[in-house]
Amino acid sequence: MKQARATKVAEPHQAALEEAAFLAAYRPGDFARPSVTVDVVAFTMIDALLRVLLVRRAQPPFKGYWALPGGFVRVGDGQREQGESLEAAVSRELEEETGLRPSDVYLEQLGAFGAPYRDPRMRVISVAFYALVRPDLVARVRGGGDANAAEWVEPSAKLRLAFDHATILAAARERLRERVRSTSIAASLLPPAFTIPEIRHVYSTLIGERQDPGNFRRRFLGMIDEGIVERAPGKRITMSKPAAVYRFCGRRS
Amino acid sequence: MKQARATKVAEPHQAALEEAAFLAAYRPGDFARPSVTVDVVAFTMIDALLRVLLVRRAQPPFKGYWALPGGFVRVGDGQREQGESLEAAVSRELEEETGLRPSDVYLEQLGAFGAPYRDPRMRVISVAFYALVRPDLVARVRGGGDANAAEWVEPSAKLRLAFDHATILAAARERLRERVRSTSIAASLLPPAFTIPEIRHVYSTLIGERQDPGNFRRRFLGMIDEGIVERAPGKRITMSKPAAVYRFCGRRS
DNA sequence: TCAAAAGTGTTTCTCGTACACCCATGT
DNA sequence: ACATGGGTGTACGAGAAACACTTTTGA
Repeated sequence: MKQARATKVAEPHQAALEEAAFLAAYRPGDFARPSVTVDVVAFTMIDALLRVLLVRRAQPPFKGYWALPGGFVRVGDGQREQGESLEAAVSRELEEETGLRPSDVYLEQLGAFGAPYRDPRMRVISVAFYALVRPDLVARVRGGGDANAAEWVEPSAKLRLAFDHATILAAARERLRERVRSTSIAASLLPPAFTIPEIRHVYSTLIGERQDPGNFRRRFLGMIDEGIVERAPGKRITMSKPAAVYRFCGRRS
Repeated sequence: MKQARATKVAEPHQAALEEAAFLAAYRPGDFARPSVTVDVVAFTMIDALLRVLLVRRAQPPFKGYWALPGGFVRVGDGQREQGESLEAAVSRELEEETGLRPSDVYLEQLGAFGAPYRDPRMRVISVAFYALVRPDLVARVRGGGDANAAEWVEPSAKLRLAFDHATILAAARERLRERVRSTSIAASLLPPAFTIPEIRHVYSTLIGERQDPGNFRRRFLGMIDEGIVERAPGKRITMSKPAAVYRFCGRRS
């Protein structure tokens, strides 16, 4: 330890040279490696209901079951090329399934799920993300036309999910509940312009309990003072009684 | 899709047989796989200061730098043997470094850190955990005697950490702050018996701001009503004025 | 004219915060 | 006796919750 420190102080170059030499001579050992995938739990609101993006498995492990979209992380083959980041991998998968640009969705890592035997074929460690998709952008998802296409499904305990995807979905649902309470994440589940009743409905859906119209309104209006949200130009939408329209600051489209 | 459903309903056996046949015939493809490691950010309190368990690297990648304890996840070599879980891997690493039994520490997953080039040798995806170690159990950590031994170090921005371990440490620190506010996680950083000033000090250290003695006391006493904590048998400890001793319910040792 | 949902106001209660003060001990 | 820090009391303000009430539409 003393020696290491002395080396660094007295001859900084030598340490760097030693590192470079080590790397040049490095040959990877023969440790068994797991497959690593990314899975995405993508949520959106359709018809005032929370939906998850799922795929029907057409191939044998859990054939016919629903599964989360996902795929292998592309890793390079050595020091020179190490491949894509986890975020890049999940963005790529999401774009393949939905056509959505990464900049259009809120994306956050849930964690790693790596229990042995979660995939009967081989050891697979999956890094799960959850995504929030604005309902005005879901159009690009291909309909149930061809097989293997993703669909927006209502999450339900009765869904038969492949692998440990039920666990991952539950974790995503729980994380969502936490985040809704502490951040203004609900923005990612709303169209650019929305009314107070609409955002209230998103909150109550995510949290799972009724929100008092009056109290919710007061809290929401507080967000205007904080500059998080602003009144959208005079227009209104009708339902029973016309409601004022708002939007999150910075959004125009 | 229709066919899959029909198969399941009409001939449940056949689906199972098909799955089994697929598995028996399955041969893993030739996707490049990353190395997967677990790293642990272990915290404890020593001399009223927060400490992290770190190891001095003796070998070239970042030789002489501090690093988080960690190691490869042992994965099996196929369907039959898929190796250990992530939790088992990190528990094993922690026990190797500290001698602590998994049941003695609080352990929670932080997330996966998998940016390319975070390890110059090869693509490594690391699943990080953080651990809380009760200060009355830290004795088992080997002293700074032999090289390669872990040490309890005060976390500081000046520490030179290997790889992206500074990022992981920061994430752990942040997560800890969140959890302290919302759960009674501080229990895992306290000896079996403690005084109110002691637990108050843990809170203020973790949160990073002074806690009002009177207000903290009131909140703490609320935890007694909730059955989280209880008065320890009459004994007291002296410092300036003797303080009452408490313990978390269910702990005896 | 009635039901339904937007929007407003009011009251109450709880909690966090700030801060003044008393009490027991070591030096 | 006095400084230190444990332990107690109190007063204020912000925010949550409950709920009654007015307004504006469609049917």
